[in-house]
Amino acid sequence: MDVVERSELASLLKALGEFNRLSLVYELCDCKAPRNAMCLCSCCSVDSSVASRHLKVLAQEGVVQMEKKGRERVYSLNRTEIAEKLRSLADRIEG
Amino acid sequence: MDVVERSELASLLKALGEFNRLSLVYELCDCKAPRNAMCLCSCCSVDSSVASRHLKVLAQEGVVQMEKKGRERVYSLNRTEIAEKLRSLADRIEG
DNA sequence: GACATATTTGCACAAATACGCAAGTATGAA
DNA sequence: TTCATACTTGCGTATTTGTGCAAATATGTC
Repeated sequence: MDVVERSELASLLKALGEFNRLSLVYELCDCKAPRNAMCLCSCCSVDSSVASRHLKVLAQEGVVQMEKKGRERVYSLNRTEIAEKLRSLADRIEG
Repeated sequence: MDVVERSELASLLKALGEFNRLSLVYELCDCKAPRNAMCLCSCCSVDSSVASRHLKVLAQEGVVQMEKKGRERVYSLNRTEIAEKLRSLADRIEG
C-alpha cells in the first residue's frame, strides 16, 4: 500500500475517530431516510455550527453524502464504500 | 450501543487514524515475528521517543501487545480482536 | 563495576482541533 | 418585501497532540 493511500485511510479513520462525529455516523446508521443537519446536531447536543463542521469533515472523507433539499441539506451514509474500506483494513490486519 | 462503548470505539479509531501510527500497524501486519521498537521506529523515520509514545497509545487501545524480551520490548498485533471491531463497525454502517 | 543498547520520560514548542457565539448567506413562506 | 428557518463562516479560545532533544531508567555484556 503506497503512502498516499495510507494517508487517506488515516484521514478517514481520524474523521471517524472523534466522539461527536462517530455519534453522527451512528445516528445516520439507523436512519433509512436522509437527515438534515438540525436533526443531527440535536443528537450530539452541540451547536449547529459544530455539527456543520463535523458533517463537512465527514463529507470530505466520503463518509456521508449531502444533498440540497430546499433550505435544508440532507445527509446520508455512503454505506457500502465505507464498510468496504473498513473491511479491507480488517482483512489486512488479520493477515 | 451505549456511550462508553462508542467512546472506546472512537478512541480506537483515533489511535489508528494517525499516519505514523497506522504505518506502525501496517509494518506489524507484515511481520510474522514480533518486532522491537527500534525496528519499528526506523520504518517511520521518527525519533525513538516518538515511536515509543505511539506504541504506547496503540497498546492502550489494544491494537498491539507488548512483551519484554531482555532489554527489548517486542510488539505484535492483536489481529483478530481489532479486525473484529472494525468488521462490526462495517456491519453496522452497512446496515 | 563499567559500558553499551533499548526504551521511557520530562520538557518545550508548534500545529491541529473542537467548541460556542455572533454575524453572514441562502432559501422558502407569508 | 418581510420574516423565519437552515446552515455556514469568522473569530477567539482552550485543549490536545505530535515532535525532537536530552536526561533518566532498565537490562544485557564485558
